[in-house]
Amino acid sequence: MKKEQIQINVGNRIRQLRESKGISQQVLAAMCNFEKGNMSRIEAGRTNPTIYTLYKISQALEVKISELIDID
Amino acid sequence: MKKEQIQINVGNRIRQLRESKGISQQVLAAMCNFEKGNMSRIEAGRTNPTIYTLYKISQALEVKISELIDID
DNA sequence: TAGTAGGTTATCATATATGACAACAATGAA
DNA sequence: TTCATTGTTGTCATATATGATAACCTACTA
Repeated sequence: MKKEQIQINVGNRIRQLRESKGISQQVLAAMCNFEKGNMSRIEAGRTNPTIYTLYKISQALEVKISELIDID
Repeated sequence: MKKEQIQINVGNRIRQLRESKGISQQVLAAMCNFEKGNMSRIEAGRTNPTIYTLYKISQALEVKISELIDID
């Protein structure tokens, strides 16, 4: 799978989980200590996040990191 | 959990899976298209890998990405 | 001994993730 | 309309991941 596809899959999964919790990018980003613009980029799959960034997001969403990346 | 601890956990998990397959860092790195020194850094937890780097390693190890990061 | 394999570590250049900021668009409410 | 909210996008500086190279160490083997 291409790098871009990985990023898009992860971004979509984060968006799905965020929306299921009914919170905005703004709020989720703040919980992770960064700005909404950066969260938008991650959800759009326009960046290749590090494991620690995904960890922070998973903590904010109250899920395991592995739930953000259920891809083969 | 601190960033460093995440990195160490992931590194340990990669090492465990690599050794269970009986291959060297050299070989695993080559399968991922990079050098053994870089794999050593990752296994030692001295870097904060991106999701795509973990994806390449997971493919080489024939496991899902989520198996590399079974941490809360 | 010398040579090989496996692993570690330092260093370098380059690419890019991170984080902040601002401008913008779309939506909905007052 | 005006205003606030939400999300997108571009840009910037800084930090750091990536990938390559080389030196080094240990253990093993010829």
